[in-house]
Amino acid sequence: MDSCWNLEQKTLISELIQGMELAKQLRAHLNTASSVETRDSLIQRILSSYEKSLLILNWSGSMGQQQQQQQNFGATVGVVPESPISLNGSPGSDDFDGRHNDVSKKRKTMPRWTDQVRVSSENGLEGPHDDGYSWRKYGQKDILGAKYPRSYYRCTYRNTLNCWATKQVQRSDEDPTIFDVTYRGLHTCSHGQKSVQQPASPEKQVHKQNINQQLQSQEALFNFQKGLRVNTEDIDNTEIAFPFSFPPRYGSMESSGTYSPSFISPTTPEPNYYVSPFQMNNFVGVQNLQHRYESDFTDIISATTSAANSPIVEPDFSLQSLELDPNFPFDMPGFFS
DNA sequence: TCGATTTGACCGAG
DNA sequence: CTCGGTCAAATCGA
Repeated sequence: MDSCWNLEQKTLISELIQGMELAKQLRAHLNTASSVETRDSLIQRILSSYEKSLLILNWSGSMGQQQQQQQNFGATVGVVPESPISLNGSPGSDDFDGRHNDVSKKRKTMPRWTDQVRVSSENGLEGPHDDGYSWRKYGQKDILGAKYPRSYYRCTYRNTLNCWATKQVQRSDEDPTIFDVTYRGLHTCSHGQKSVQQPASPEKQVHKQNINQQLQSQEALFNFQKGLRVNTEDIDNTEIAFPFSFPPRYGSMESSGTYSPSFISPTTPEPNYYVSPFQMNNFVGVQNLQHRYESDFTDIISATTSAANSPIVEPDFSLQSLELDPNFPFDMPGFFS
């Protein structure tokens, strides 16, 4: 568990550091004649960094507090105080019979956020990009009052790796080129995502998409412009008590193969292009219009934190360069304990 | 043949 | 009861 927590911690720290670096860049830009868009882009990236950090914290907090058994384990695993999370997990080990009750509970505590993605043919959508994860469609529903049906996807590795991430895709009524993608849960599978701090298991994970993502990341940064807006709203409940951690990676990607550019199809209008908040470093060529986290940030924020506890935070880290959310208190007790 | 999608049935929450 | 979300058998397709 330690290792897991450390990984999570690293991710967290990595995000925070990145935010700091971006803030520095922004500061530098303020002294030059850089374009507004450049600055805006920096701001957005800074925000996303912190959003990610908060989401990670929030989620792990909620896990540790109430439903720790679910995450990583799929289900009915007793509440072991600091149960080690078999990250890569011995698939098959924790079995789940509790799919009735646990699932719904689990869902409630899962972090949830929404992206709005616009798809346009010019957007360089040659192929079916995806958000880096491998999804499997498991349902489609007509939603009351909505013109288009909503599609439901779950991680392909739900069964094998106990990854409970899901997402819903719904085409916007007003603008059919926009898709709302709601993610639920973080990926605990180790597929596909190349992670900065993770040694990356040599298995079957890095696929073409990863490569594509990498290639596109820089370019995508340019695309990642004004379209993206981050705003946080409600989040689930939670106190900060996360003695616990979820597996280090929020996913990875692997070709799901089956996704085809058939988003033109009336029945399966969803494109496969989204930007997961946890992959914002690896943008794909899609306009991400909006991020909406829904997980209890309020509680997180009401807690106190002390980022200064982080051994890794550079000494010259200064909040003043951020002015992003003056209301955010960095003083959660036991933040990194 | 096997994995993904489709789609109606089923279930729980409100 | 209604509705959103999920299951799972049938179907598709590589």
